[in-house]
Amino acid sequence: MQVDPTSHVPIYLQIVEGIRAAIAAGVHPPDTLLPSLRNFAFELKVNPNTVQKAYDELEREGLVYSRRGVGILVAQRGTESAQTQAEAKVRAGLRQAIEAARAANLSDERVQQLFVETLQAAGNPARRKS
Amino acid sequence: MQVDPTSHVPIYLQIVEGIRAAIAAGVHPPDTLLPSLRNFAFELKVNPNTVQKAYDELEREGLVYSRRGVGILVAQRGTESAQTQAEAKVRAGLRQAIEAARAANLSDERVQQLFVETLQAAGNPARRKS
Amino acid sequence: MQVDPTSHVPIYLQIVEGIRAAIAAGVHPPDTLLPSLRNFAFELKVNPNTVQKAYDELEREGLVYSRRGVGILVAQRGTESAQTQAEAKVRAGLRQAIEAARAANLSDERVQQLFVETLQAAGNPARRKS
Amino acid sequence: MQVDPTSHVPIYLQIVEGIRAAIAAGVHPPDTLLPSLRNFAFELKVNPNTVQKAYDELEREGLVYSRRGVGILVAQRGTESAQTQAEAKVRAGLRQAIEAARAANLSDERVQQLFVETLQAAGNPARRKS
DNA sequence: GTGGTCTAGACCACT
DNA sequence: GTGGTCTAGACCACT
Repeated sequence: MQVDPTSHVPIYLQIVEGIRAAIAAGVHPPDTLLPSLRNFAFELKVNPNTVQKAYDELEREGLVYSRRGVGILVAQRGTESAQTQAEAKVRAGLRQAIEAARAANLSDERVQQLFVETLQAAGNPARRKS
Repeated sequence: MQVDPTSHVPIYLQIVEGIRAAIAAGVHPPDTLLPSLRNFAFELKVNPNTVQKAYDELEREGLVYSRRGVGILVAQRGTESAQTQAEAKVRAGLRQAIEAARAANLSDERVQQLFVETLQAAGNPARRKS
Repeated sequence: MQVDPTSHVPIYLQIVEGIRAAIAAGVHPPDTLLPSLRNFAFELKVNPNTVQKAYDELEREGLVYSRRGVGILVAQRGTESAQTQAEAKVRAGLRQAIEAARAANLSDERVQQLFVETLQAAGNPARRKS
Repeated sequence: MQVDPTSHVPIYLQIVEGIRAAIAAGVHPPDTLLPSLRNFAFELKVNPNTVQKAYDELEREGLVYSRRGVGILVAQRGTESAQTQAEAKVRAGLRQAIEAARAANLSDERVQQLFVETLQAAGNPARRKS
């Protein structure tokens, strides 16, 4: 996982989304430890406070819980929650793109065409390595 | 056109996108005056400086040009530029949504399903009044 | 002669410079009439007030004088004045470019090279039609 | 670095050019922090918004990138970009001066003479202290 | 502490 | 009337 310091998306949000996707994808099963604050901050070359803020956000959303002296762990229903949230996020993104298209008077056929092209351009996921 | 002051998207960017879409849709043909800074600001109930910032951005993108003492006009190739940009923006939005989906390990079939649902939920444009 | 409505250089200044160069080049000899306000404004597709402002500026500089009921005429020493002014303007432009180069730590040799290249790229004046 | 509030060149552009030259000259290496908005504004005795506008422009040009909570940093390829841009700017200035000269019918020999004179009048950079 | 947005309002140049 | 710049100052998000 990486972080883009050039992006205008806040770093802590980039981390939140990265972890959310990882949990949804099953990389971190329930009751499993996430990387420690310090290690993760070191890896990502960011301030530990920033990782802390990301973990706080994930805890607020119920995806993870913290145990003092132990660390941050994925919640029991963390995987499915993350999947639901990820899907909602995808939906929202699609809706926004569709609305932008309509505001500019693009036909639905055109939007559909763009969708198919983009899906293919993004590569066959079966063969992709993320 | 309206602006949502509670949105996390900066007001000036909301204005940029609104005008870009309007130009793409042919509402403002080339060499046509856009609303004056002061009038538009009054209509939208925002500060003229905010509208100015939006117009600056549009000028930088080549959609409009300004003439002191006259106003802001749509560029010769403004309509087609706006259409191109709007389409590129839709593409980018779709790509981003698709990437988010894949990061969360959603299947392409699922994404496609979400797309169709969202397109329909957004209403049939033929019957919409914008 | 033409005017670029897209440029951020004020239109009246574009006109001033255009006429100054024409006078310097001998296109309008002393005691010769310049185009009338209305005609010139019509030709350039600008507001007569704008041409007026340009003529005012040229009169202030002593290049032209106006005679009521007659028009605007080139001053006795208008040609040489215009030449002197044009040369001063060229000098100022060169000095500014040289200073910018030095601020960016370009060597004088490099600037000299750029000058020669630019002079040639601008074409052989003997064969140019302006 | 200084700013001339009486100049007809907007203050924010003076700042842009000053920083561009400084980056090109290597004063601010890549991934180095520029002065903070507030500090720089205090030093230059201008409003922070004015410095902000200058930094925005530099970011748009790809010379710097901003990180909230951190500051404004020189981009990876900022130095070379600034050098390229500075040279292009010098070229444009020279071309403009040459064109003005030709419009006024000055001979190329004369322009060349003016160039040499100006270069010398501007002082020998080897002995100059900036 | 850092940058980013926004308001209120002044003043100027241009057409 | 029009756009463009600038100040003063508030408030927010981020690290």
